[in-house]
Amino acid sequence: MSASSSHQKNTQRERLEAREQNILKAATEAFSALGVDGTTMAEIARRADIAEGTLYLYHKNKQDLLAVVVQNFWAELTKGALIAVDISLPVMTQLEQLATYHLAALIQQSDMVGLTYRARLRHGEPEYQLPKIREYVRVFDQIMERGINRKELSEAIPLWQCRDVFYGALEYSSRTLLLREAEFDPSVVKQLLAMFQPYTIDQTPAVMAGQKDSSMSNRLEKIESQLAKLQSDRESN
Amino acid sequence: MSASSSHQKNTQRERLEAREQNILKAATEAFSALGVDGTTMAEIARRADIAEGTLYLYHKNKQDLLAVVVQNFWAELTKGALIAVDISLPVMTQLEQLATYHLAALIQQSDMVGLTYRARLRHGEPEYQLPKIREYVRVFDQIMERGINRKELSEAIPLWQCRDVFYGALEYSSRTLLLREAEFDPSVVKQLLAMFQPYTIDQTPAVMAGQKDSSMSNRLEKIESQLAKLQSDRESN
DNA sequence: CATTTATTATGAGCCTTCCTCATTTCGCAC
DNA sequence: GTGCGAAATGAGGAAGGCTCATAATAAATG
Repeated sequence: MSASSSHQKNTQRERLEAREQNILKAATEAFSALGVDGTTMAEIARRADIAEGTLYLYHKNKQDLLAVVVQNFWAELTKGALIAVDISLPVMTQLEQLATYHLAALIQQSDMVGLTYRARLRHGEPEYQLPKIREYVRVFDQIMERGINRKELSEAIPLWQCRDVFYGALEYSSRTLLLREAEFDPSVVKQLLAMFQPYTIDQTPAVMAGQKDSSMSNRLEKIESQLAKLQSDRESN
Repeated sequence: MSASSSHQKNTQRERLEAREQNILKAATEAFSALGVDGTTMAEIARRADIAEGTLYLYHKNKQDLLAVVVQNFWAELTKGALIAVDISLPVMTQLEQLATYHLAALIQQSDMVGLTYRARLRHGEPEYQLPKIREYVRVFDQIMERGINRKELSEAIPLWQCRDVFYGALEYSSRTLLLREAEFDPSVVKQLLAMFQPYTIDQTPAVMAGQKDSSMSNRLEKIESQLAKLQSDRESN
């Protein structure tokens, strides 16, 4: 063993990085356990084993530190979601996986939902979306896009409205479950997905789908795609 | 005119009531405009034209005052919702009225959503639902119950899950619309209601209903609302 | 009307918390 | 060891929430 490697932290850069992580961990735990108002900068400093003033070398102020904590949470969630979703399966199954993962996460780390609302409040901007949340939401969008490309979903599907239904319903459901001190409930996911059913395109061969009036279905599909094109053209202007 | 009636405020009770209302108004406006953290008790006192200490004769502390402001908001919203919904119409129409009213209110008074999240955070209880919000939510429940009684909705409908989808989707949609600096969008309501279609019991005679395919019906409805939106947008430009 | 009693209002000041900054400590090259 | 730049510290300023001794006002009483 060389003398240099016997040091616990080799370079200064590494020590700073470690300290940054320490602060993040301390702040996350404190905010989660005590809430934003219940957490003092002194308490975070104590947990991170540094002086109060040192905090301000790493983060401009309390609000900024909170934002970093929340952003980190959503970044981690994005990683987990990408693992939870298997893109080789049908998109409705992917949606089910994402919904299950999302709902479970919201229940397990319910404090983070409240912290997220707090982190959004920047005194300057009137409304602001945290970048890491945008990234997380894109997981949903990508699934939907895949669905359209694979012809598993109608092109006419109103993407952003579905997104709001999806995430809005799951957040409210998680609160309801917590309020009742209930566990994760798979029926919530099932029911939500059932509501997206009208937008799916049946994958069964035409022979099996005989009962349907295929000519009407075809005409509808044509109209839907034309409409979708019109709308996307408008939005790009 | 008797001497007593010439006094602006007759009894002490009335004066106190008026002052209470003054405080409520001042606090509501201050919280809305400046946010919870941006509002000082001194500012509220100034707006209500009383001394800072007087505030504490009416409300235990800042958090308590915020809760009163928020509760008052939801109580007023409940009044408006009961007026907006016409119980003589089909329940799906009632739901449309409620959704329209709710979405418009969230957009118009978006500050209140944030304040509501803040008011929920009581240091004692881990999670807490404000009573006036429960009352407001009951408006939805009552419509659904009516629907079941009138056989317009399936008895198998999962009430609380529908509630979460309904309010969750509308809240998220309102945020999306605000983020894009867009106006109220009726297609949001249309689309949301379309997702409840599977739970409805068709009221048309069986003879007429024979041909219909509910998924096609949904898609048609969808197209109609999108077309309507496109047209109205074109007209306004 | 005068006096007493009860109720309501006030704001100076205490305490806590966020944040700054003058000072000290540390890591490292020479 | 010495010197220098980077990093860390914690005392103190500033601001806001809240209390409480005091004052003003209204009600009750004789």
